[in-house]
Amino acid sequence: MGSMAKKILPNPSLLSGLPGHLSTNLFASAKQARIAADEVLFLAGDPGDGCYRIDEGLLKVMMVSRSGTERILAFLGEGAIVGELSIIDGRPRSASVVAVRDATLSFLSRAAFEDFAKKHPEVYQSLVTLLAARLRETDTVVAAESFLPLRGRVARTLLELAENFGQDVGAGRIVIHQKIGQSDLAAMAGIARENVSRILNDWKRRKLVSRLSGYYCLENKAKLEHEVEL
Amino acid sequence: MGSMAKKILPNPSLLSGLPGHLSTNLFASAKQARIAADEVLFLAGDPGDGCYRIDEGLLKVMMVSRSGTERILAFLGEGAIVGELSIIDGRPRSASVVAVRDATLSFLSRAAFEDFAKKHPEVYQSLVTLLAARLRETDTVVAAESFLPLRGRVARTLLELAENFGQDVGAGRIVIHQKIGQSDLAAMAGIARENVSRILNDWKRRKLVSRLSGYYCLENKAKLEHEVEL
DNA sequence: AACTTTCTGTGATGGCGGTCACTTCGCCGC
DNA sequence: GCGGCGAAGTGACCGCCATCACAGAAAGTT
Repeated sequence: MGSMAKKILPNPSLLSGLPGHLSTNLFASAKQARIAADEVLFLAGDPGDGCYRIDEGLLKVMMVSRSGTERILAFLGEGAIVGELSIIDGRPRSASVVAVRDATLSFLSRAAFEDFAKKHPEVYQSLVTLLAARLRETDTVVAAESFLPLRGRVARTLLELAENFGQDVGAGRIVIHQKIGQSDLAAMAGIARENVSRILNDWKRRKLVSRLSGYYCLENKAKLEHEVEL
Repeated sequence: MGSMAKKILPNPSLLSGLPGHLSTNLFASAKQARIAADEVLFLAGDPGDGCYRIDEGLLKVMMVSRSGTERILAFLGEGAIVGELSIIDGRPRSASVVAVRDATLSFLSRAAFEDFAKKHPEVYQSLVTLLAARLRETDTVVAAESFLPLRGRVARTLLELAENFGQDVGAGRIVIHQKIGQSDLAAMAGIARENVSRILNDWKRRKLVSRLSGYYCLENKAKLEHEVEL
């Protein structure tokens, strides 16, 4: 059992972890793997033979167009599971995963999973919950994509990051405790980086967000949420 | 067991049905419900207390912006399950569902599902498969959204419809056997109806698609697929 | 501290695609 | 067959946002 489990696992629904005991049992026999920042864990289209649990570090899930532009689907931190789809249906990776910071992972092969699942059918229930959460999230992304103007999408992106990596520092201020640049935000929102810059500056002036030693900070969550509504 | 089961259940992965025996057992005790064309089954945000299997008819799953524009996420026909998310996590409906044609449904309450699932944990496995398929599909939609120009998105939409409702009529021609209008296509692709019109006409000239007594027909699947690649 | 590299800010420009305003077509009911 | 009505075509316009092109700021690097 991990000796230094973080006290605050922020929003497990989006980090998409499994309930503690299950996770530890499932991954008991898993092989450890390390991956350095900027290295590729796998690419969309690769054959998928297993999934990973992130023990430490930060990964990003993304799709890359043939013209090279990248779209970030999610950042996943400690406790999250990545690559589940391939252990379920055995089909190729649906997205690419790259390490943002050095990370250590536990690899679980499809076979090992199926073994375990035979003995402990409860895992399926957890998996179902995990997938349901991801599906809901993805659906709202599609909705945002079709309905929201630029500022709305950026606001949504910030709020999502806050859910996952936010840490409240009093007076409703939330710091996003990951090194996220504007190009990351742009790739998450699916818009051009330059516009992220303009929008963010506007919001800085209006005291909706700020920057604290390299980290973005939501000064006024309510007003940001308001930007999402139309 | 349904006495008139269709011989060809087109692509179960997207219609997202359950394996036959399971489905029939699960829904054995389900209440039948009817819904007329254009009636609403439920709206996004409604509390969700169960799911439905479509026994007959056609529904569309969609999201509506406050400005009224609608985005169609999927058409679901016979055999498909709709509303699964709410039986899993009990949260409100993530999208709205409306009948396109008169339909008959089997309603399965959350409680009934959980009962059944306790005795037959295998359902979870099926559910997992179903959700995985939906997730993959949604992911490709996000990708299409971010990377493809208009024509690409329309092509994708047509191909998806062909997967679900297509019926091959020789020489690689595929007829989409549902009354789908261009505004439906537009709402599926997330673009303006006028552009669907322009694009479709262009393709008619170039013999990629045609219209057969009100139904769209893919004359040349390969070329359409080519339109999707950049 | 100088240098380099990578991020961030901002204006100018252009194009894709949405919106508006019609026309034309096809289909149903009488 | 003839009005009527919704769906489909088409042109003109126009705005949002991507792109290009730099200038400035930070953040590493030796």
